[in-house]
Amino acid sequence: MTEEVVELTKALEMYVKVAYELEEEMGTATVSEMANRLGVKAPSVTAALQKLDSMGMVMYRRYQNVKLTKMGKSVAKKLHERNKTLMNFLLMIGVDEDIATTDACEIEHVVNPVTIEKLTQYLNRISEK
Amino acid sequence: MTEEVVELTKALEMYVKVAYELEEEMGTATVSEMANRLGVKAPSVTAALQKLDSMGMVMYRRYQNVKLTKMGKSVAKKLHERNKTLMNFLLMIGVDEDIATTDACEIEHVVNPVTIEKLTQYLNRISEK
DNA sequence: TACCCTTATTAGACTGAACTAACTTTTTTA
DNA sequence: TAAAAAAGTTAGTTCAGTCTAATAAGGGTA
Repeated sequence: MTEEVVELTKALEMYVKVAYELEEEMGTATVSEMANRLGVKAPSVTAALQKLDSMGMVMYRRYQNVKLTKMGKSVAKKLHERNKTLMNFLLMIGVDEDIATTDACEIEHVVNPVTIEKLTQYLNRISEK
Repeated sequence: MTEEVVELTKALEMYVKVAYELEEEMGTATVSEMANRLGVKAPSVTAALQKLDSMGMVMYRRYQNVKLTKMGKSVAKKLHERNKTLMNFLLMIGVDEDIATTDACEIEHVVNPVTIEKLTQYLNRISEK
């Protein structure tokens, strides 16, 4: 019973993240809205969803809306956690909102979880004082 | 007289960086040693060098060693600056050396220069106290 | 100096991620 | 409810970056 460890590329992580945001905001994620937010064309979304479905990250049937699986949700939540922590930090050191946003969105895909943990602890420490 | 602004991919930035390190350490960069350090095979290095030569980042002639151009050196130095700043910060918040190393090496390619500037200022501020 | 070994390059194939153009399905609306 | 519009998919191309296998160049040594 070994747990599947599925490694997503940065691009696929973005699709999962946006699908999650749309589910939260609108109840469901459509292909065109995902394309919109990601700045790609619809066929790229279709291809990504097919891949993510085969990986068990989303439930996807053609011409139908997308639903994240438990696994997909946990990936999205992890990304949001990281993003939040990074944003807190970047804004705290005086980075402008828009630069902080793009940087956090890049860094969240490459940073080690341990680093996020340490960063969280650090932020707690200095805010206590 | 518009200045050429050449955008390098993360992968190409890594080749420039390693070429620079080898020039510093050994006087010159060889294909095999670059391949070694980057964890890729020699043909990938050759391909990258051809591209970098055409972009004016290195002087490269087949079967001969590589020399960074002024532009290439400035890219490499910029990366090293960023790396140093990121390492300082990551170690300061208690991230292990090896994780800090890999994270800094990822982040240096995606982070906005302004963020690095702010981070530097922040580190100076807190070390003053 | 000719041969061998090491180093480097070329050729060709693959993968991931994007695109456009053409087609299909679904939804809207007249 | 049938036609038009919108949304989504498929097919095929491109590009970056990698690989392996085969070939070429250069340097050391018998």
